[in-house]
Amino acid sequence: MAKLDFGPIADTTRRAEIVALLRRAILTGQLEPGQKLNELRISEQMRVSRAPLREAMRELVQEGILTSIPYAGTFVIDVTAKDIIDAYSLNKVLDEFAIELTWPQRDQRFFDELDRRHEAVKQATRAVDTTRQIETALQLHGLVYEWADNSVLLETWQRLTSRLQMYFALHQRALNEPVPAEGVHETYVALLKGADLRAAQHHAREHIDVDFEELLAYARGLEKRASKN
Amino acid sequence: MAKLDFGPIADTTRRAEIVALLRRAILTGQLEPGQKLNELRISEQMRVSRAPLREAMRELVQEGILTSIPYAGTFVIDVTAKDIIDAYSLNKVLDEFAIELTWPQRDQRFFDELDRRHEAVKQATRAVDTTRQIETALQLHGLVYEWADNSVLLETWQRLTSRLQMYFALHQRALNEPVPAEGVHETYVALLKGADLRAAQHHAREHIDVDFEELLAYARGLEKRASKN
DNA sequence: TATTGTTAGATTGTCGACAATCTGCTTGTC
DNA sequence: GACAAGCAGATTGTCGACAATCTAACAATA
Repeated sequence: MAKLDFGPIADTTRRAEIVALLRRAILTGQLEPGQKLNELRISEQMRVSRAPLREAMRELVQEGILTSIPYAGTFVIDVTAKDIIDAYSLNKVLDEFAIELTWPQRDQRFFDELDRRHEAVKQATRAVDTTRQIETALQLHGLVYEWADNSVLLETWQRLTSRLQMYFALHQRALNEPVPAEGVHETYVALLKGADLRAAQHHAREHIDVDFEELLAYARGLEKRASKN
Repeated sequence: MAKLDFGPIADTTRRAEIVALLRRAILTGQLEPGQKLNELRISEQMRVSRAPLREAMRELVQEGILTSIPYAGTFVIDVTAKDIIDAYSLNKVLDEFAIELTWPQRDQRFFDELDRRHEAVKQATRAVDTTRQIETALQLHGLVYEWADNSVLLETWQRLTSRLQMYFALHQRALNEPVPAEGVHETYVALLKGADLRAAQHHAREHIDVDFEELLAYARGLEKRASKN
């Protein structure tokens, strides 16, 4: 008999769906940084009472993409240049660690999954679906975290990913032009398949630095605009 | 006129107080791993309605010390040996990074604060207040994170700290004996004051490994007990 | 005029009640 | 006795209403 492992059943609470909806709205930039979330308005739009909506917002606050001030409101986090720098510098450290943990565990299933995700990025790129392009690229990079078999590291990465996705989406939205060249991930994938751990780790750093410069430029623009208020 | 900077006003919502109460109960081990939190019972004990309690629980779920299953309940996280290993190995990496970031920023205020926190640990040790001993020791180690001036790193550390504190509390509670020797932190503090970055980073690793072995032994005990059910 | 009180409106925080779901037991059937 | 169906109690999820608090505009006062 074939061994079937069923995934967990879908979360059927309103709360979970609201979380997903809000997260998506924030990470795609539909909700802008600093914007206030009016509970009554949103709950009416979603045809839901405020209770599950508020619980959902509490989760997103802890997730780090919303911020809440008692009796004042809940807002989408502001994005500063420093936040982006901080997130990226931590990301480098974590990437190195994740690759190191994953390295001895690589097997055929890993390589297959790597190819699958790489393919997804290329497809999104061809379709010029920028949102999906960001999503798939992050999923490609997330593989080493999933493979590292360290639950706390994975959790940390997922939190970080939320922000990175938000940053990229904002950046992309501001420039309104397609994201980086097509072949960027080629070397990354190749190195992960190779035999040189150090090289892979080193490239992870460099590769990150490519888009980093662009993001920073965008962030500095934000800074300037904010200081005018 | 002296420049006074007022800190933010105290959170006056019931939710915030509930979060603090519950967190403390969990981190000190008053609420045991795996234990279910009955909303009605707790809300009655606290003389609060279920709404703010549920919101508080949502926060602690995202914080990683509670886990929730729809329509089944919310439970204190289970502690497995692997969780402890994972948390510690990530902690090592983060410690190295935090020390590196802090290094060039050390000044007199840093050293003073270092001494102050070190003193707090020693005082708790003398008073044989084991809970406070754990708390102060973690605060001592947290200084480099606060000084590193990287908000995402600090956030990550704080999440990790919750778990570490819980693990130590459980370990201490199980053994029912005073925690490690008195002079453990002496070298750590001295190295942070010194001029050798590499030595400080290296010691942070070794130092951590000391208590690590003890914790692991406790965790393995947990594993055995769990497998009997 | 500048500052301080007051008030109305809007929004968040909290409450108590109801609906949906789960668990364990009982009942009925073979 | 084994097993499925169904019922009762307990618990979680959701709702609508009320209380507490904030904001901004306006009035009062020096």
